[in-house]
Amino acid sequence: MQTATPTPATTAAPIRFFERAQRAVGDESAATRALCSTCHLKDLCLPCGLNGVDLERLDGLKFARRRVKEGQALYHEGDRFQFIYAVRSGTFKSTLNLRDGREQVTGFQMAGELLGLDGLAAGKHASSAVALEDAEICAIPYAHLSELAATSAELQHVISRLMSREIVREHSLMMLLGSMNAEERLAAFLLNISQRMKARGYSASEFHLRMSRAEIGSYLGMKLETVSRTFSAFAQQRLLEVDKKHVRITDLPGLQRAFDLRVQ
Amino acid sequence: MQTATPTPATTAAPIRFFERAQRAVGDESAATRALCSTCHLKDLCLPCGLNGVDLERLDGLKFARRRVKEGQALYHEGDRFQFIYAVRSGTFKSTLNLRDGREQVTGFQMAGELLGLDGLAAGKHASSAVALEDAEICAIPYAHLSELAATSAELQHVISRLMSREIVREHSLMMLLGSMNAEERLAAFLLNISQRMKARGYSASEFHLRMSRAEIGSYLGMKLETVSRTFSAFAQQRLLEVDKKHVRITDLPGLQRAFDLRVQ
DNA sequence: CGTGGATTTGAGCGTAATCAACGCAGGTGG
DNA sequence: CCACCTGCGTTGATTACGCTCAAATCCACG
Repeated sequence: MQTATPTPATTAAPIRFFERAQRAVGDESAATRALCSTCHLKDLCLPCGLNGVDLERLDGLKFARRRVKEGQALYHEGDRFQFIYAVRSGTFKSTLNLRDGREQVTGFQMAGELLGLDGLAAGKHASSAVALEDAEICAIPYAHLSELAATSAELQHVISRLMSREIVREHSLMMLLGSMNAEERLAAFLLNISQRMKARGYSASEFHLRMSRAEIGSYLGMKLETVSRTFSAFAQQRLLEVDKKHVRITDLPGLQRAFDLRVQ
Repeated sequence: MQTATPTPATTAAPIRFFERAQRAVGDESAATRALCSTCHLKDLCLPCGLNGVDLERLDGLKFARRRVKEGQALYHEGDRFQFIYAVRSGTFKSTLNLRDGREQVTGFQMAGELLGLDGLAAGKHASSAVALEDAEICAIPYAHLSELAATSAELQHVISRLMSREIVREHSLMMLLGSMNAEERLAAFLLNISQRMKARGYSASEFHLRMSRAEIGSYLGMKLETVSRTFSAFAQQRLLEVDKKHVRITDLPGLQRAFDLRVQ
């Protein structure tokens, strides 16, 4: 399990050096010149809420697209903060390193979601981001983005809103970790994934989890065995069918009942 | 205990109506015309990192100071987002309401810290803020602040950094809730309070907690009895002396050892 | 085909939750 | 002034949920 071993196996993959080099010089050299206004994710991602002049202005943003292989890190805890990353495809996990070598997962990011906002605070990334499957991202130079934001109050507002959304998201996670039991946590997690899949045009009731039981457990504050057991319990209650990473929710209202015993 | 009863006893205090009225009209009418550049909190608060022209520009910001009595809410979950609040004196708690009437504490705010940033995401506050003692705040109209930010990249950057700091703060709290036991949690909490007291010119080793055992427990994801027991355990280990809300840390390194068993 | 990683399941245990009782301080009213 | 009440904190006894340790299975991959 990658979380126990101190080797950089999954967090850096075989081609770590190449990846680092790519990060350093590849930013301007991408063949694809990407435009936000024509991106199929524009309603989920950075441009969300913008239109007309402001959206066009966003096209002035120069950024590179980059592929990230499964297991590769987009950035590591402590790396200098330079880019905001937008996920184009694939799934990422954000993690903090614990002193004892274990990792704490602080979030999962899907297409259209932003990564790296935690780096603003201190100019260094406070967490690491690792691809859970082959992925593609846009690397947006923060300096450039904030220049652009200075010319558009709307864009500025959008960025602030996205950061605020992150704060709110973490609030609910705190609620989850602070006051829910294992079943409620996993139900909340699955319902959240379900919603996000739906928002991306995928089925809300049937999907592949990209993360391992251990990663789900770390995120939800429980051990992998408990995650597995809770999946089995849900299956036995006929709330869902589960086969490893494949999940089919068969009783959405039931799952919601399991969840909102507590939550507003 | 206020968290169990559905009555608005502590969260709204006897003069709730007055407070609401005050909030609606009192914003412009404050006698004190406050300036950030001369505020004794300028190194902790919004102006942190600004100087020269940018700091002067911040003085263009029109905002009201307001007193908030113990138990009064600055805003409630669901209230329209209009202001960012800066704590001038006193302590606040931020809370989410759970469906069953209980509350989840998501943070404690002291002098120089900002409140209300979670409201940007949806234009409505996602949490409530309640004074734990008589307090004074600056209510900064967000619309006005963002206007001003449009004229200064530096100010813009400061605001983003403050939001990012909030995200990072919540990351560590997630780590705490996700992977620490009762002793580690309380130790982390006390060390954090200690640091923040120190940064405000108070003693780092001796202070009054403004929050109840139940509120600490809610924040740390444990029951009030466990908080109490853990305090007693620390006292027995001669790490600190405790008498109700008064705490004196007698072995700071020892407390840190109790804490950083896990954390980086 | 063998190996290693991921998942599931079981058994026993430990930590923190629950339930309960008590002490103390502050406020209220007779 | 004292009896009473209420809120908060502490402590004890018991319980339960999730953790730990362990073993078996499944699957991908070399």
